[in-house]
Amino acid sequence: MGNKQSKWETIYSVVKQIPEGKVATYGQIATLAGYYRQARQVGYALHAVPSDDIPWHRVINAQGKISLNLTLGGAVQRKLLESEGVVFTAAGVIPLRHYQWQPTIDPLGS
DNA sequence: TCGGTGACGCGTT
DNA sequence: GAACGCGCCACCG
Repeated sequence: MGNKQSKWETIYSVVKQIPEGKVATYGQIATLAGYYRQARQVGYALHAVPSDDIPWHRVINAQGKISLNLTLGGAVQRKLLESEGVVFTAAGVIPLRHYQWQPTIDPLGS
């Protein structure tokens, strides 16, 4: 065993931790998984998601937009997010200020 | 074995 | 605030 997929499993593990109604960026996942500056691999890993247990739709780019083309599955991703309570702006952008997942602990504990 | 491509991000201009 | 270029690594032909 010890195949290269172990690397992707780490990425999947982080994605699974994204709570419902929240989103995370590719770079954020890469950093949390210990692969800073490897956001591309995160995208590629999600492209080959082997299980439905992985909330791949909660991962978007740093611009707060869906990277996938609407003809590929971006429409599906958007629908999944909307069903979780995520609201898109008129420009089709998700306000990360409000919906980005913050694994770090609240400094104010509010 | 080598080169090009890709669900991206960040710094600089 | 937007656009351009470079970096980083795995997969395909």
